[in-house]
Amino acid sequence: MSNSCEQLQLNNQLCFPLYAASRLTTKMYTPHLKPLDITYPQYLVLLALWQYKQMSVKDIGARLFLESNTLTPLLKRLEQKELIHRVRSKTDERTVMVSLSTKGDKLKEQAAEIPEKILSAFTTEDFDESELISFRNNLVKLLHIIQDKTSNNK
Amino acid sequence: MSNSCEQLQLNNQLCFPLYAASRLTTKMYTPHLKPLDITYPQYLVLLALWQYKQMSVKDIGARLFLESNTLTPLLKRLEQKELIHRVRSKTDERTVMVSLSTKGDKLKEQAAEIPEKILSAFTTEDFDESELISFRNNLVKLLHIIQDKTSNNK
DNA sequence: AAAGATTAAATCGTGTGCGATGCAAATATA
DNA sequence: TATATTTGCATCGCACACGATTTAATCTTT
Repeated sequence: MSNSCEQLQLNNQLCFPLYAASRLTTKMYTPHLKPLDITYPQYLVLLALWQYKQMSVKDIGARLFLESNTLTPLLKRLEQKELIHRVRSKTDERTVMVSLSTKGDKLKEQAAEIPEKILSAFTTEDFDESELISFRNNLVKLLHIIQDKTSNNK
Repeated sequence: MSNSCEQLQLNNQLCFPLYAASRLTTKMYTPHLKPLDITYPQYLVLLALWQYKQMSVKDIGARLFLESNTLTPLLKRLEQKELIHRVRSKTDERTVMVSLSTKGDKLKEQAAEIPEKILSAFTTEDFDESELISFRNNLVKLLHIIQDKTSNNK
């Protein structure tokens, strides 16, 4: 069915588009996030906190597939902006609990309109909402497969 | 059909998975690229050069959606590894032409087996090759849409 | 031909990502 | 209980990404 050349093409046309699409979508957020003075990864952390109120660094990492080497500096920046609190847990001194400050909680309202603005940019005459949903389902399925593969290496 | 809440979910479950999948797929390359002493972005540049032999920094940027602020340091590292040559063009002193060294050209053979290894990790019982092709087509279509949106901002 | 606009690289500063390592607290094991 | 292991976070170093600016070369316009 498929020769080696096609496989090479398929692979390169799969991983590279993921890399490119990720960077370009992140760039689409910038004009909306800049007024809030946050970056896209910082926005992802806040999205998680707006949902769960309080999370450990480990919890946040599990959700975003990141570890403390990336998160600790990022969280310190959010703390400097006075959007979050970082408090070491009393029951387990190893874990640091992250929670929203009043300012960070209020930012949720300002950020509320971002997702619909981004989504509207995706839905065009070439890509309606049902196609987008099916694509997302496959993307998430792929993500789970990769997740298993990479976690096996640990 | 779709209320605001669903839209928020769809959006967050589209952009974030792109971000996560991109990082995890890049991580999948690492064990294969480390023996060659190159990173994934460096590998992408070499893929382009293996195909076109000689490209300007601008050409490479157009292909990878990157600009000189990212490429110049990256290309200098590839030059330090003696994989490429960087020569300022005689006909247009503004452009820098990038070409493969003998060492860089030979690396192509060592890298030849990487794509099939990566691809085999994607094709599982949950995701056969035809599904993967259809997913890739949608991903590329999405990439073009984003590309138009982001280039309009310039 | 001279002045202005555009273009291609380079540079700078900031913010991620991430492998590797360090460290202290908690848990497991002997 | 003492020791070994694991866990959660922090730190370090390096390599991207990218907005903003600079510089020199080329092109445009007059």
